Amino acid sequence: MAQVRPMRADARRNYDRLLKVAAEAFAEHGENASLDDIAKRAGVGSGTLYRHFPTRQALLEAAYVDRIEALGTRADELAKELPPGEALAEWLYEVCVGTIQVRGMKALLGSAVADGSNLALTACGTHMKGATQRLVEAAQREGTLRQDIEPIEVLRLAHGVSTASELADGQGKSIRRYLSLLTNGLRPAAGSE
Amino acid sequence: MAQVRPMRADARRNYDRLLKVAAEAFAEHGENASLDDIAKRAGVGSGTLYRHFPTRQALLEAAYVDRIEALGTRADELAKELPPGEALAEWLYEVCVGTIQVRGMKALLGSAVADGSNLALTACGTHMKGATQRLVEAAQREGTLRQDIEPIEVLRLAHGVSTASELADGQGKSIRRYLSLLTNGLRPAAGSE
DNA sequence: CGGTAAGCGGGGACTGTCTCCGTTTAGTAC
DNA sequence: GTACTAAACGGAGACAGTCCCCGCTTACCG
Repeated sequence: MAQVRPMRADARRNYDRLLKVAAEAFAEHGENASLDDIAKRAGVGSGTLYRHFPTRQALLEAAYVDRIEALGTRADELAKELPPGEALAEWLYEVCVGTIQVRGMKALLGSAVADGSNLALTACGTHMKGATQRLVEAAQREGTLRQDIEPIEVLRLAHGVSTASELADGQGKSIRRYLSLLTNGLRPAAGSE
Repeated sequence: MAQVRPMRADARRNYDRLLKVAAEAFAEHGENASLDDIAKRAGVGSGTLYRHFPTRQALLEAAYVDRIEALGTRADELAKELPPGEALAEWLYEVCVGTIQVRGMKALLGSAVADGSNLALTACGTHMKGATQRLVEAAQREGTLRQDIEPIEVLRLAHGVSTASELADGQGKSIRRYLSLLTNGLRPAAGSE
């Protein structure tokens, strides 16, 4: 999995600086932060940026992949601490908070769960889907979550909740409220319309 | 409300052409269609476009205001034909379909319900909010919709459903399904978490 | 028909994306 | 240390989009 030949020292240095600067820039200005500007702030030419990260998506993903991994870990922590239904609810809450508070994460998580996205199969998508699957299946076994729903659909709906919440106040104040409406609707109730 | 002095004939002509072309362009290429390109296709200079519509938002709104009005009318039709809860559900369905199928409407409806948006107070926002309010209040009186929710929140949540649905397949195939989960969660049930 | 204000439109400044290729340099072999 | 080479750099420049400015045109009124 490691490079056949390890990266040259200067390349590694630039790569890391770019990642650091990019994470800041995306968090501050959103997914459309100027790439040339990121290159400039990292003290490299734009050529260097585009060589390491051929697309905006690639940079976005690389910049936040550690955060995504942290969410994966967090899912397992919650699974140990809480009963399945609550663990899922709390985890989704944390996902939504991340989505809204870190401008730039929204686009990343969005395309990670989008059908047919090229990102759906890469690290971020895999982590998120794996974590969701564990929590969702546990909750379904427990019987607090309806059976007829796929893990990825839960993730998409949570993304929808983030969107609604963002419209409401720009911060995440209404996430809890909207998310509880969603989990309400996801209970294995009688009516399925 | 009419202009103090009616528009000059050529101005009127250009205005109308721009609107027509813009509606097509936004529907085809989404909200980020090139404005200079719209001007070109309408056979006018870009100066003319920017004079009539100072911002992208302004053009977007003008291009789709009639569609929005149609949704307002539709709300009242449904209110006559169906019991309040079902009328609301069906109307939201039609709103979501419009949001997804007409690329460009999503941005418009989104900023119409966004908190603090400059569009929130203009024609589109007013129409949408008025229609929602009538349906929501009727459903609440009927008792099929929980009391502790604002009309605009319903609209924002529906926008969230559109987003989720868009992630799922790009078309609107999952709208009905996701929307029914939402209405499930919006019933005046016992649990409120 | 002539005067004039309303309206036109495209040139151009600016910002951002992304590529190409001549130049620099880290790592290696001796 | 020195010399070599492939890897990496970086910024100039082509392109696309936004938006303004201002000299020119024309619809309308008397």
